[in-house]
Amino acid sequence: MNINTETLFRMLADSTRLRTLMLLQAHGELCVCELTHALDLSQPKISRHLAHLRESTLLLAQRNGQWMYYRINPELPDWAEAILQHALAGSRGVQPYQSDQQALTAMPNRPGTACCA
Amino acid sequence: MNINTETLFRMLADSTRLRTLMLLQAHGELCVCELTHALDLSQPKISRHLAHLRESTLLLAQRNGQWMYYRINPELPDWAEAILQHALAGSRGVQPYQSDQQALTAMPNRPGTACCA
DNA sequence: CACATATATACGTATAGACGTATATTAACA
DNA sequence: TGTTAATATACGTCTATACGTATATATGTG
Repeated sequence: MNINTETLFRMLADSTRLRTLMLLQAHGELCVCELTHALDLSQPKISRHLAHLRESTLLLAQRNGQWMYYRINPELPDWAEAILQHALAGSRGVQPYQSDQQALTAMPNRPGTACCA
Repeated sequence: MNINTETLFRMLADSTRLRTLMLLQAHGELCVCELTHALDLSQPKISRHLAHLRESTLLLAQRNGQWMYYRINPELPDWAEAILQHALAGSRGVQPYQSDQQALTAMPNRPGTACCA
């Protein structure tokens, strides 16, 4: 992976993308509907930002049935991974990042969650 | 200091500001004319970006005679300092950051440099 | 004081990019 | 095959912000 600093920071400069990345950093892998619910934003808006993040190589996408799962590219250079982790540290306990996490875990009928025993 | 992640990343998202910060990170303290020379950009452009960086609390300014010296705010939160350091790591050996450093050290008549023995 | 140098700001313009809305695509399933 | 759910994209618009150019401010020096 050869993302550069300028591209990384342009991606992180938008609040929708930053919130998305913080959720993915904390939860590993999420589908579009989970992000839409947690961030309480329109689906096209989320999808467009996810497309940008994919094109910048920050995110990887994988289809699973009807859902598209996104995750942070595990092959980012060390300095980029470190920046994402420190960003998570800087947003811990801060709004709206904190309530985003809560909204995600409070989401009913999350796909991938076993719905029946 | 209570800069937030969104402000930090908006500041880092512009290439002039990022190049400026990388030079300051490597050299500690520089005046406007040194930055103008190293980055080879117009003086008003540099000054405007320095004003933004000052207003975001990322930089501190100090007048010394006819020169204004800028430096990275030493009271930034740990996560923000860490992000700046990893950004420097990510730009090491990469253009234009590498040649910026060379242009700075090659600058003749840098103020503060002893001109006479 | 006059003048030069260093730096900051003001102002109008141009543009990247975010947005809402509509629609296309893809998969699951009856 | 028709229908629904999940996701992606297209298109026109709007806004934040970067820019060039001109000018203001501050400092040093003769």
